[in-house]
Amino acid sequence: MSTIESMTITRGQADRRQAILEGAFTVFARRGYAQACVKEVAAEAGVAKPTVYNHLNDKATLFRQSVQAAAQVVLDERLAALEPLKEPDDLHATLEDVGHRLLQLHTDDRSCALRRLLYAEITQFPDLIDIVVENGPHRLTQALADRLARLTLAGRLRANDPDQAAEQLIALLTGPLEARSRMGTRQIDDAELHQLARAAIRTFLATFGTADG
Amino acid sequence: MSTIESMTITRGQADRRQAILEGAFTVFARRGYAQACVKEVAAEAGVAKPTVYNHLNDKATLFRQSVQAAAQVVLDERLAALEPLKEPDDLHATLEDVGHRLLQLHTDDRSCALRRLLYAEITQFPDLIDIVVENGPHRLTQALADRLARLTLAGRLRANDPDQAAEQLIALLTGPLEARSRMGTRQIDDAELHQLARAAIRTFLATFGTADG
DNA sequence: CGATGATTGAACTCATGGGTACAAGCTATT
DNA sequence: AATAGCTTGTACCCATGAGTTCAATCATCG
Repeated sequence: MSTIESMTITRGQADRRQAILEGAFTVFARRGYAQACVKEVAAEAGVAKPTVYNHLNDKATLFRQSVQAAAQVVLDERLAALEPLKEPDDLHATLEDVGHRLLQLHTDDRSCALRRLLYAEITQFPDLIDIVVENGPHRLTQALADRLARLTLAGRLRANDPDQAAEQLIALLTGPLEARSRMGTRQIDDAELHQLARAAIRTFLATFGTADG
Repeated sequence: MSTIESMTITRGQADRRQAILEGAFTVFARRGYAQACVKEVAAEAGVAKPTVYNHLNDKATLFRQSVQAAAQVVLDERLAALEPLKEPDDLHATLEDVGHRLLQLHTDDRSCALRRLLYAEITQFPDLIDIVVENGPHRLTQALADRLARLTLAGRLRANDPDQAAEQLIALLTGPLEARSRMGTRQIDDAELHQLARAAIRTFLATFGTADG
């Protein structure tokens, strides 16, 4: 079938492009933008240097595309982590679980590398702000605010300003990480993440909780 | 007097070194480490390129020293901002004022540039962690925890774990900034900083406050 | 005034790395 | 089998910038 074969062709090309973008992100994460060389990206992706330039115009687009792809993955993971808040049985326990999951995602290698890269190159690539930041933290806060609003309507929370509540919950969760992880260079073990999540939820519920969990 | 004159000599040399370090930080903040060139640093400091190499061995030490100097300034400013907590009259109002001051310092140009530079180059300069992070955020949290502990002993707060309380207070204050300032690229007006400080202190006191302010 | 030492500008060396050219090989459609 | 399009390795061009050298200049001190 020509359709299947053409599928395999385009699949093969798409796979190659995908491999290049993933290799590029790996190398950029390891070295930073300026120190990363395209030769190393090609090696990481298992292709030749001219092939890289065949798929992406230049180093800058290579960077933009790879960062954008990584950001998409990271955002999807976080949005998925909010799912349990749709039908929480034990609200306190569910909040702790979701918080813990968010902390795990926040501290994983890809996420830390992405954050470092954005901070590093945001002045050189200001267009990444719109592409990544607006579609990243902002949409996560929005999605969380939606959940908190529903829970408030159901009488299980007192978050009259759900946007602010979501903002503060995320701050309570991830804020302490920056110092503790020494800017993402130290791994934090799971027990410590649990502690942080419990402490964050305790403070959050002291302000926004109701009598019945 | 030879002492005075030798003072002026060393003063002159020290001033030149100081000018070079400040110019270096300005240029590094503007371009990032790799994109910054020593020629531009020399121009910013108003000296010739060989003079830079006469005071600092190479570009790496130039970077380390300039970042370290900037971090010292930033830390001192923040520690000074905690002073009002020593003898608070109206505790709620004092906390809001201190919080607001911390937010102002957190969003000023030098502070944002320093944060970006650290995130950017921390993998290339891992020794900066010990020099800067330990003496920066960590010592601020410690100093704040000291204040909260005193206030708890005086019966004006209920921060039985002052380290955690300090950590969460700083998180409530500065966490929302990252998203709102779009990683330090957007200026936030003072009214918005006031709002953020008020919201943070409200949540903080809901957990750690007592009946009598 | 003369000497010592820092400063200056300009030219230079050298390594790095982005990006391209080209010839040879591989793959898939006809 | 044959043609067309990617891919590959290698070699190359060229811009950038770190770090140095050197002769000339300036400031400071005895």
